[in-house]
Amino acid sequence: MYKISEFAEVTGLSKETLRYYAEVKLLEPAYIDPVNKYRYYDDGSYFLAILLVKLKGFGFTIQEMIAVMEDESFANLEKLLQQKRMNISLQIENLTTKLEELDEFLESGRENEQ
Amino acid sequence: MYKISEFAEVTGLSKETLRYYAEVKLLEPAYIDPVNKYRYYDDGSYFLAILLVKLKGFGFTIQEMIAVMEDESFANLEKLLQQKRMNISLQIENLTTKLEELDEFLESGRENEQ
DNA sequence: ATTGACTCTGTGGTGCACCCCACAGTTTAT
DNA sequence: ATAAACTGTGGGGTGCACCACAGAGTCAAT
Repeated sequence: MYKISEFAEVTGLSKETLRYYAEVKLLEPAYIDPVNKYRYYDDGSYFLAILLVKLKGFGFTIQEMIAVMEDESFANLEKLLQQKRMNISLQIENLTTKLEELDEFLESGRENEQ
Repeated sequence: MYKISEFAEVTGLSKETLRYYAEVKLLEPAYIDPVNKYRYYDDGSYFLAILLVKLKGFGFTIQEMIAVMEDESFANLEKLLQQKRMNISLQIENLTTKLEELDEFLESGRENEQ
C-alpha cells in the first residue's frame, strides 16, 4: 500500500492530480483510513494509474477516461482508442495544411519584399 | 467605413471578438464617434483584420499578434512566422509519435485478447 | 413618431485540468 | 518528547480567447 506521495512518485502524477482524480471518481484509492482519511493505493491502483497516464498522453479527456474506467471490462476502450486515432490523424492533417499555408504566406512575403 | 456588424461579417470575426480586440489594443477601430462611441472600421482595418485571421489560423496567440501589430514595419513578423513553423512541425512530430504509440497500444491489446 | 434593429458599457461566465495555499491534524524519526 | 515531514479539507486561482447578457442609448426606415 502506497501513501499518496509514494504513489505520486511511482506513477508520475502529482498529489494534487491524484486528489483531483479521486474527487471526480476517476481513480479512487484502494483504501481510505476511516480515522485519519489518509488515502492508500495498491498495485491495482498502480495498474490503472499507468493506464490513465497513457490515455492522457493519447489526448483522452477526464470524462473519456471516466467512461473507460466505469466499464470494468474495458469494452469501451478500443472504440475510444479508435476515435482518438482518427482524432489525432485529423489534427495531423490540419497541422500539415496549416504548415503549407504558412509556407505559402512566407513565400508571398518574400516576393513582396523584393 | 464599416460599422461593427458589417465589419464582423466581412472579416469573419464576431462583434464580441472585435470589441475584445479593441480592448486589448490588438485591432482598434479607425474611428470612434466621440458622441455615441460607435466603432467604425475602414479598409486599413480590413487589411489588418484579414492578416489577424490568418495569423490566428497559424496558431498565433493574442500577445504574439499584438507584438506583430506594434511593429508597423512588420519586421517581427517573419521571425514569429518561422517560430510558428517550428512549433507546428514539432506538434506534428509529437502527434505522429503519439499515433505510433497508440497503434502499439492497440496491437498489444489485441494480443492480450487472444 | 414609432418601431425595430443596432450599438454601447460593464460585468460575469465558460471549459479544462489542474495548482496553490492556509490551517489543522497525523505520523515518523530521533 | 519534540520536531520535521507528511496528510487532510476547503476554497480560491490559473490561462486563454472569447461569449452572453442586462440595461441604456442611438439610428434607420416607414
